[in-house]
Amino acid sequence: MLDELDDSTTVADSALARLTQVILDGELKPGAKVSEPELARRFGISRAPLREAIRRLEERSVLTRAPRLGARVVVLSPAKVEQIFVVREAVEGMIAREAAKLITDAEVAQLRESLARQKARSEEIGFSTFLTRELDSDFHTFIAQCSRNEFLIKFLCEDYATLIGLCRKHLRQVPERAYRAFVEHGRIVDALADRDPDMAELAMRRHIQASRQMMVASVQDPGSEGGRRRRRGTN
Amino acid sequence: MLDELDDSTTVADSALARLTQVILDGELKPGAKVSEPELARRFGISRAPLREAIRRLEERSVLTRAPRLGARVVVLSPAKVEQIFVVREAVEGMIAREAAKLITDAEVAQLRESLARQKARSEEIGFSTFLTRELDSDFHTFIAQCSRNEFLIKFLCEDYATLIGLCRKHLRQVPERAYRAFVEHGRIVDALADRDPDMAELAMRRHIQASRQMMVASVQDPGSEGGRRRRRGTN
DNA sequence: ATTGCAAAAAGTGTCGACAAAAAATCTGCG
DNA sequence: CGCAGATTTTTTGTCGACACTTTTTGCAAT
Repeated sequence: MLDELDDSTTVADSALARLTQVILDGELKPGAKVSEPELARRFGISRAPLREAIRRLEERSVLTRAPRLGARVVVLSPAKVEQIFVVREAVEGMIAREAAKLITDAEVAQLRESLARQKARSEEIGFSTFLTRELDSDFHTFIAQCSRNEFLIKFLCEDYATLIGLCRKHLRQVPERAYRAFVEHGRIVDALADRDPDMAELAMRRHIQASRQMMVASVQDPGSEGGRRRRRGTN
Repeated sequence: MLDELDDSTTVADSALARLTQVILDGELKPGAKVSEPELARRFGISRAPLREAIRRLEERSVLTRAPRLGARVVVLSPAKVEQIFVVREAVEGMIAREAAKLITDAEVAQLRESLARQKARSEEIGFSTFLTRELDSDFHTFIAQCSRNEFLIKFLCEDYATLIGLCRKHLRQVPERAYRAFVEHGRIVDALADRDPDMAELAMRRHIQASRQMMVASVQDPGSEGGRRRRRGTN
């Protein structure tokens, strides 16, 4: 659905989208070299627009580059994932605070409706980690929009979106966490409905802290996928 | 002094630095068109590395771009400046919190020493806005380093540094504010010395809130430079 | 004189090419 | 057989060129 050649969009812009997708899909794994000739051939474009896309992902901390050595996909050690969650806690906490000041009744209703749908669906088929994971991103994005702060929105939805997507791969969701996340989302919406900035920020921060702690636990107890079990991380 | 051809750095990297400086110096004013041919000629480089630098500043929200229309320096309306301060409050608050957990005795001593020097200097020549403005940036950067969080550091010292620099031009510093900022810095250092994360975050947030409110006031009461006096802000 | 349209100029987006550096390969020696 | 050095190959960084858009200029008609 994104394949159509839109004149209003540039090759460099679509290269950014495609490269982002390649990374999120795991085709380019963490630490892998981002070869300009190879990707240019693959995308059927020249290196100039590709390089612009690479520079942008570099600016987003998704790629790391050393002059003359090329770019590589960032390697998210457990320590780095924790640091990213700390940033999220700060920014999304403020997002919730600002949203509580400016959210409309209609938006509160939309959030409530979304939660209700999720609850109904979950009572049918159980709290699947897949469902929660999909909706979680929408939930956070929606609240960001409610903050009416273009810089907070840009940060969460553009700058950090890819990085957060990479972090999610480290999060081995367990069903219990899916249910807890649902409950926490409810608390956040309640605080927003009350137009209580302090409570909204606190609820959001606790929510993200809980995600982080779950992540830390899953790293220490590797199981299904992507478990690098070498080294325990001394720094 | 920056003209020497350093082999370890690329033309694109120095183009980023030079373009940043041009914008911060006000040679390219907010809203001004960023002409690729003109800047390329001025920097003595081709458009390719210049475009990479432009894309990076775009990613940092310093430039805004529309496809086929080119890039322009962001216009920081009072509303946008406030939004940026909100982001700063969130991120720097968390920086202070994390720094309080991890700061060393030596670093606390360095901060205290810096404040003492500033106090001594100010008792000689008074609290100049220039002195405070210069040291303020160092103060915040230093504490960011103490957070030991590379993403928080990168955010404040790279991503947002230029944008914050642009915001500073909107801040018409008054001597009273310079003194108050000094006092607030002292409170932050006290909290860091106590290893009190809650207090450190609170003190930092209050400090940035105070800066923001001073900015809002100076916008409503235009004096020397760049005073947009339309609208009082209804939200 | 002003408005509308057409032609020219300038600018952006993209490409291919080249030099220098880094990586890979091959070779010779211990 | 392994390792160090030299050579080839690949890749990065940069440049100039071209097509297509946008903008500006010029001209004519109402």
